[in-house]
Amino acid sequence: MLENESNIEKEIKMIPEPTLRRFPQYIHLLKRLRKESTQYISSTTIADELELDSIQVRKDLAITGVVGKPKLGFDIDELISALSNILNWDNSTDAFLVGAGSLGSALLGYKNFNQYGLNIVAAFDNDPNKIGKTISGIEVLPLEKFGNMVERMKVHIGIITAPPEAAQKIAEVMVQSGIQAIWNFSSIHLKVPFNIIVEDALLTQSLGVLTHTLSEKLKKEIAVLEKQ
Amino acid sequence: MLENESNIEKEIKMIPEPTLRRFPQYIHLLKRLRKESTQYISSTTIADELELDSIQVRKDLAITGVVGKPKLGFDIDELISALSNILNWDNSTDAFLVGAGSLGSALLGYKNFNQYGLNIVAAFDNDPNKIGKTISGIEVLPLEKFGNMVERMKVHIGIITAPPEAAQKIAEVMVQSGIQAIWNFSSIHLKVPFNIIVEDALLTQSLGVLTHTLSEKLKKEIAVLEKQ
DNA sequence: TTTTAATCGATATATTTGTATCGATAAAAA
DNA sequence: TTTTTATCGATACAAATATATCGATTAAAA
Ligand SMILES: NC(=O)c1ccc[n+]([C@@H]2O[C@H](COP(=O)([O-])OP(=O)(O)OC[C@H]3O[C@@H](n4cnc5c(N)ncnc54)[C@H](O)[C@@H]3O)[C@@H](O)[C@H]2O)c1
Ligand SMILES: NC(=O)c1ccc[n+]([C@@H]2O[C@H](COP(=O)([O-])OP(=O)(O)OC[C@H]3O[C@@H](n4cnc5c(N)ncnc54)[C@H](O)[C@@H]3O)[C@@H](O)[C@H]2O)c1
Repeated sequence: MLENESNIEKEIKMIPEPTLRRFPQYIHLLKRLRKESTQYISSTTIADELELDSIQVRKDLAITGVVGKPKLGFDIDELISALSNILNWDNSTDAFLVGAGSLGSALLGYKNFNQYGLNIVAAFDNDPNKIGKTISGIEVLPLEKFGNMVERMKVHIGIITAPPEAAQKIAEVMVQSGIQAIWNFSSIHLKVPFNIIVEDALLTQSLGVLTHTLSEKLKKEIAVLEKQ
Repeated sequence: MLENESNIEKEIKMIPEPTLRRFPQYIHLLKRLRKESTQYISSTTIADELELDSIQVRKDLAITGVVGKPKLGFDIDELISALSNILNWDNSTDAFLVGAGSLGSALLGYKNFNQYGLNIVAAFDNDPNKIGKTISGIEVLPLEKFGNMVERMKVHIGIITAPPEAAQKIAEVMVQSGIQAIWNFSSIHLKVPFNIIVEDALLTQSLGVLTHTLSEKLKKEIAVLEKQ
């Protein structure tokens, strides 16, 4: 009964987004370390490796329910499976991709997605030159077939790698077809019903931080030079 | 004198990172709206479009120094140029890319980067089959040439699209060569000197949020069904 | 066996980020 | 011209996130 109660608790208490976003980083690191046959790792070591605060690491890991041993740290395998389970990376979910251009092709060819809970099973495009071709073993189908295939194959994830102008319409087709979550690589903000999950892969956001920070750095360096 | 003082202020006061990360979104939206020849836009409209809070939008935009007009809102062109200036998107910075694989090729072929302050001028790889080939008009060079070329061309930005195992070594080559900022697409956390800027394009982080959120949603839906 | 020291994890505090309130302003309507 | 109203922007408040403190624990050293 108590067991049950705590399970419900776990489901209700949402994981803070910053924590959730650090989980993949932990998994990457832990998988790398496991190859070197380390068994235990301390929060301080993780913090060192990822340049985080060890207290923050401990707090993040507390969410997994994995308990650490004083003087040793955490069992790496336990952490990996707990984290993978939370992200649902311990089994892959099928996905359809729309927009078989250059970025789409890169995603279609990426072998590691199965480690990250994703399995791209079909690609769609509206360019007659692309339809019928095969990219990394995945056939490119006409967009018209999208709806039927989603229903037939019970696919939940849609990936948009089409140009921004087309993205909103594609999102609407996806929602209509029963897609529950959209991974959006276009730069526009998609408008979808509240119960549909949208996650943006914001490349230009990341680029913006880079270009801004760099320009501030260079400005400062010039200012220092001028003072001398 | 006062003018000068406020300029120093501006340089010293760092822009909050969440705000900075919203700037590209604003730019994307504003550029789209400008095409429709709208001149003014209110914070409430922006908030509506991007599903943000209008107060937050106003606070973000306040940082640009652009002042809005009551009852009308902000001048779109003014906002675009102020935001672009902060991100340094109003002139492009040259960049070198290392790892001319599928993701690298997608980046090399992406025409819009010049709108986002980036200009990829050369690509490097260590695969003899790739060296000498041309991708989207950019020649792939042997990694050995990296150092010299950076010095000669005074390039500040390095992009890593090589496998994770190679990424740290490549980062070290970049730092040695004088690269100041690294855009990292590999999943590992790069260790570089404190004064080098690293910005990670965390695709798997974004994917993790998606797969987790979807699995929670599906779990909840099943729980509801079972209760009936 | 006893001591030492690294680590965990609970609780408390600080910082950052987001949201609400409200008077001032100026465009548009009356 | 006067009134109305949408919006701005300053200030105050709330929530989320990060960091600090410290006793409890246990592996390893003495
Ligand atoms: N390539 C990059 O490096 C990069 C970087 C950042 C963002 N993006 C974004 O990712 C998306 C894809 O970029 P890309 O470089 O691969 O572009 P691309 O032009 O190479 O590919 C786009 C593909 O979408 C297809 N398409 C167009 N309209 C469609 C529609 N209505 N239905 C179905 N398919 C349609 C096109 O036929 C094409 O195959 C764009 O939104 C772009 O802004 C790309
Ligand atoms: N493709 C994707 O969709 C995707 C998604 C998420 C993350 N990533 C990451 O992006 C990176 C690139 O992925 P990809 O799919 O393009 O891989 P890829 O194998 O297609 O390309 C990697 C390229 O790097 C080159 N390379 C390898 N070692 C090198 C070295 N020491 N010096 C210079 N070049 C070297 C290879 O020759 C190859 O051309 C990887 O780190 C991957 O984990 C890719």
